[in-house]
Amino acid sequence: MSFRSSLLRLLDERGYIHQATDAEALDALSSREVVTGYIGFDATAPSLHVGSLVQIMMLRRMQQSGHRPIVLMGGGTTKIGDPSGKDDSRQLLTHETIQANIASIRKVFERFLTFGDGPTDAIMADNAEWLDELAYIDLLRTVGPHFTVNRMLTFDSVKLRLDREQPLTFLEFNYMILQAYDFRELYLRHNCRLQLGGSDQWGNIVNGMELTRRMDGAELYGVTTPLITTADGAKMGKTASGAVWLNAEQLPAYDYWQFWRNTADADVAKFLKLFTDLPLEQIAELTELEGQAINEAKIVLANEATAMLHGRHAAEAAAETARRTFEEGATGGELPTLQVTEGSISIVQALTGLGFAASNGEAKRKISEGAVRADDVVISDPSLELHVGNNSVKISLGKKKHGLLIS
RNA sequence: GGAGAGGUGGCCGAGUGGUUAAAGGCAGCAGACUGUAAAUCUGCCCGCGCAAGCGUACGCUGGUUCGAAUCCAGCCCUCUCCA
Repeated sequence: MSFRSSLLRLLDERGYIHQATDAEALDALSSREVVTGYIGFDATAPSLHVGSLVQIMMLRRMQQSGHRPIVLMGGGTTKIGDPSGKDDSRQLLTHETIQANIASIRKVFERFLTFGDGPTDAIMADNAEWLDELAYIDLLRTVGPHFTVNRMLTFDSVKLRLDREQPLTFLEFNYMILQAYDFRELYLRHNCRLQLGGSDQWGNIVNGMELTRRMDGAELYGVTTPLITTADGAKMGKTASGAVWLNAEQLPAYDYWQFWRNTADADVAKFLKLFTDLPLEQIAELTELEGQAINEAKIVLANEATAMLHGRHAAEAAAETARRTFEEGATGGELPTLQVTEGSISIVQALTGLGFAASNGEAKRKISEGAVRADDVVISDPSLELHVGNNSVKISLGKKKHGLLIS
């Protein structure tokens, strides 16, 4: 399908579109006027992780093609908990925690979007603004008649729980209704006509469209992204050290850079299109590289993705550290460090102190497996004491984890 | 309210008195091979300890027993069917 609007063309050629409702009408609308579109984000943690990055990038693409993105923070819905994918009901968070999370998450969005009052400036909304003050009876009367339980029961998020004979509370059952309500509310408040989201949000998006059509007779649109999996089928977003958080406080820029550097060959082209602003021609050139040469493309990917989130300076520092660490076997400034005060430290303490091992036992096991090196010399004695003087000592676990002991 | 089934390590799931720190799978970590890739093979995978060993752990609290994840009692929670 070829689109006339720059918005849909951009989304299409870069691989963001999985499904769309009435793409033709949306195409026409967005070539004629500035479209406001939104994506909802959960506020369960102080940071989003790479799993949300496709969504964030879509909002960026909207802005790039002259439209207005809304970041909808789920300050209200997070109080309920999204039942999809989760086996168990989530622990309920307090209002204060949720608001603190939102403030923290906002910092990341400011790297990707321009906020302000202009026609295509992004805005951040919080559904607590309207959900918090809803009166229950009113809600039931206005929204309730437009949902049938029959249909709600067919939703994957609900069905999965029921099929596995796991509990789904009534609280959680309401999540989809409130999510639908959000779309309508944003339409009324901001003339928001488009909702984007992951493919698992399709049902919720359609619910919101239908609710608004029934109640207000307005035509809204939805577009979902494909579920971004790595080439081996796993959900993206895990590294050695856990989730790939976007906030620098949860994951340093160097680790973020490493995450992209370790992309599988088969994913490089896809990721360059989705997660960088590089022109498609340049991406095509990069991904023509084969064999070992494709590592060049991975470095570009890591540089661009890191620069977008943490700034060009941080990306260059990470790249330089990586180059010196991996290509020269030397050390670079961005490696994790551990301050040694006593002049010496046991190898086991060094490993746990750097976060490379979760316990002394694990550290010893890794030593006996021959995975641990100090200044590139394999350590076999778990009781070794390392003396740290004026020169720092490089500690390595495996090929990828490197850290410095400094005095 | 009644009847039945069930709650095991990050997840799934075996185990119905000692040989069980608990099979198997997934996820994860490491080694070999490579290109900081994938695939494959191998090892590891509760904590402390050099070790012998110790401490924790099978929903919670008690009990029976030399000995319990396993038996008994009470409680909490979940599912299914019935009302």
